[in-house]
Amino acid sequence: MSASKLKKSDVVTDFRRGQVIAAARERFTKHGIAGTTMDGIAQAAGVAKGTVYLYYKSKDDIFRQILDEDLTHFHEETVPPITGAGDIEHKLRGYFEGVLGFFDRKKDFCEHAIFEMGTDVRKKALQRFEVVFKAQVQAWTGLLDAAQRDGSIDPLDARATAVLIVGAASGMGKQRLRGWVSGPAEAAAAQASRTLWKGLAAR
Amino acid sequence: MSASKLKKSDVVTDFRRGQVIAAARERFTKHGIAGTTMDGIAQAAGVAKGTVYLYYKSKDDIFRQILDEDLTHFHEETVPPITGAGDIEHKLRGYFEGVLGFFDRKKDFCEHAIFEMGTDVRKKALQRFEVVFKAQVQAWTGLLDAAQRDGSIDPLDARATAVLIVGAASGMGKQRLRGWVSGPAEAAAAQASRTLWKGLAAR
Amino acid sequence: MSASKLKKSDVVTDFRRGQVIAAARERFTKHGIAGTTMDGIAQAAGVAKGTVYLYYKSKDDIFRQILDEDLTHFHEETVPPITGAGDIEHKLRGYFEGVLGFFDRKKDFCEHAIFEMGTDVRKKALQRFEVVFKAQVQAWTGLLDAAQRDGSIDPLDARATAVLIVGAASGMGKQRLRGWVSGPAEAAAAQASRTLWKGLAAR
Amino acid sequence: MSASKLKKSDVVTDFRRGQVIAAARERFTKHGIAGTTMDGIAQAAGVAKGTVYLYYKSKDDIFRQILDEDLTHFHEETVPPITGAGDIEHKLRGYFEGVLGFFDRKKDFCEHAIFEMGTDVRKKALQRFEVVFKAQVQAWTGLLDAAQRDGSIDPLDARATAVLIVGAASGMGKQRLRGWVSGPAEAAAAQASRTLWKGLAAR
DNA sequence: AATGAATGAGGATTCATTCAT
DNA sequence: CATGAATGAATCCTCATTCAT
Repeated sequence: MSASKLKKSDVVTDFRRGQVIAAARERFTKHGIAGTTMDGIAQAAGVAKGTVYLYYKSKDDIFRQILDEDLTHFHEETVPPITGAGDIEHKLRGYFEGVLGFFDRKKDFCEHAIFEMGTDVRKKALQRFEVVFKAQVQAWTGLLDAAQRDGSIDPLDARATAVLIVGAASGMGKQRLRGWVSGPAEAAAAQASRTLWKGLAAR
Repeated sequence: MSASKLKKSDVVTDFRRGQVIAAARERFTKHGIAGTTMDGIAQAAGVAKGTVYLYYKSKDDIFRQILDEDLTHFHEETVPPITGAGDIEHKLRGYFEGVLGFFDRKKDFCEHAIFEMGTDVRKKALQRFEVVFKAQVQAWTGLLDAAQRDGSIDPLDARATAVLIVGAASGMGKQRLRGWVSGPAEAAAAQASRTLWKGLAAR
Repeated sequence: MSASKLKKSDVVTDFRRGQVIAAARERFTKHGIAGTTMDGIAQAAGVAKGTVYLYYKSKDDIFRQILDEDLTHFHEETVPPITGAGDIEHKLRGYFEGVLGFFDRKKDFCEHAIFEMGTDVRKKALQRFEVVFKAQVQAWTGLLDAAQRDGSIDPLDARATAVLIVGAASGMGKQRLRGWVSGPAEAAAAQASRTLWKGLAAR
Repeated sequence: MSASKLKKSDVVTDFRRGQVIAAARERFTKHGIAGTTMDGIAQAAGVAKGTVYLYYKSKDDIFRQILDEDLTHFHEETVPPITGAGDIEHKLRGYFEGVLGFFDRKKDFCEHAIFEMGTDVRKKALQRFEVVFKAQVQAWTGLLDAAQRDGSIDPLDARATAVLIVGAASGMGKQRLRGWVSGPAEAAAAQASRTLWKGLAAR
């Protein structure tokens, strides 16, 4: 009984939190962070302003929550393709698909994230971003080092090349989310990874 | 004589405007746009709040001025290397140096630019960014098409590849300005352009 | 039931709006429009500054509201006495009572109204005043014309005389509201209308 | 020599003061008092802002100066016609011509005067206005009392009637300066004084 | 005497957060 | 739990006044 009751309230809680997060994500994306008001979030969520505060203790809290979710997804979708099984050519492709796909889906929320907010929150957020990007660079660096050793790619500066790959993926992703480039993410990923692979592969 | 008098007040005006812009750039970069106050700018510039308004009529005005300056520089430093004389390998290198050098110098001001401000100002700013990026993509597309025709590079989707190159440059630039990567821009540019050129060149 | 709930919040809203208007009227009257601050209004209303903005969206908005109310009253209290039933002598008296009574009650708020505020708002306000005064002049002109035709008054320039009557009433009202003249409005109205009637009536 | 020098600088001083006053009068009339800035006055006067402060020590000071001038004129043009020689009918006419003529010439400056400015300045200004109006009322009251005694007018409340006359004149003047009524001041004065005289005169 | 750049106090408005119902 | 009215700190901007040249 009490278990089912608890469960019921948990369900409500999850539902409300989801409502708020979804509404906030929409507003942040559409109006920027500074441009989003708690009134706006509450309205978009279809609840009263006070209700929002029942589930999140501040605007920053909501923001951090979204950032967390997205960064976790970003990490999950982009690092495993590098460290998983397969040859580099496929990994390159999988990685590009992960990155471009992520940006296609998340639109620009994450970007807003980085550059607004008070210095303190921002520092935290940037650190989290840094972690993910560095994980990607790290993964690529290890992979390229190994590949160099086994002769499957030409000699190169592994870390610098890792930065190139990660930069290319995020740079292309950014162009896509701004709508400056269109077309399926898969094709873009295929083209990019093909060119890069040719640039890396031992002749 | 009268010319020199005129010049004197012009010099003062230029000096003040420079003071304010420099201070504003610093604050915008350090605290984000929303987080920067006119008081803060004035203080950083070492003048009274009212003085700032003698030279710029609003916070937005200051912001637009910086954006304008930086975008103009960005354009000048990144498009000519592509359209100028020389073979693609050198152009790749010149381009990467232009982009990475720009980000190294400007730090992240421009980036803030894109994601804050009221929807309207932001739209304008994004359009200006779009122009520069599209000019870069266009220039690369034209170049790659010509190179394909004369057989100096392998067949490829010129536009998609242009997006890759532009994305790689800006993606790497971003990592650098966040301080996630260090080392001289020249070395990074050299490595990136070498790999890309190998990926493009006809065998 | 639900009606009563609705009514409750409406009652609160009306109460607050009334509080604010009353406070604003007092401050405007005491300090002039430019001299009145939102802080002052809030304080006089016994609420926080932000609360004022919950009910009126700007200082101008408050001002317009008061102006509207007062002009509506002024119109209602001064035009019907002219156009209603009765002979001219009584109408004169009723009219003077309406005008003088209005000024006695409203004190000088309306007057402030006309001469402050930005040129634009002011133009609007003056137009509204004009409407009321012209309605009064119009009503008197019609009445005097008819009276001339039926011989109850001597021949005269009906419009010029209407301007005299309206001017006399408002001019007297102004002296009263400044406190330069005291005594009951009725007596003043009686005296003025008697003299004017004697000046108009056919011998 | 020194006398001529002094005179010369006096001439300059008078000229400058006149320039400033004229410019200020124009701005006050066009934009209201609160809406007029020292920058605006200086610009309209064709001098630098600092120069204005050489001749008047504050905005209030300028304002008071204009008010003084106008009130002095108003007094001179409206009280002597009452106290001078002649019969009441002519005095009525002279008085109305004085008042209406004044308003026609000064347009609405004086009116602005009364209702803006800080409480203190305003109190002073209102007191000065009061003096003039009361002088007019006083003069009329005396005149009407005398006339009652010599039987040239019917018995009446002299003071109340004086208020009527003064109110009528200023009320008509106001309508004229707002542009709600047009036509020569003389005709309006003639009509008004004729009607009032008929209302007053012994039969 | 004339200038106009510099100042900073002052005021309107916004919005995150709280709390009584 | 939910509400939304109330709060007031924070911020942009204006403009009267001063003062060095």
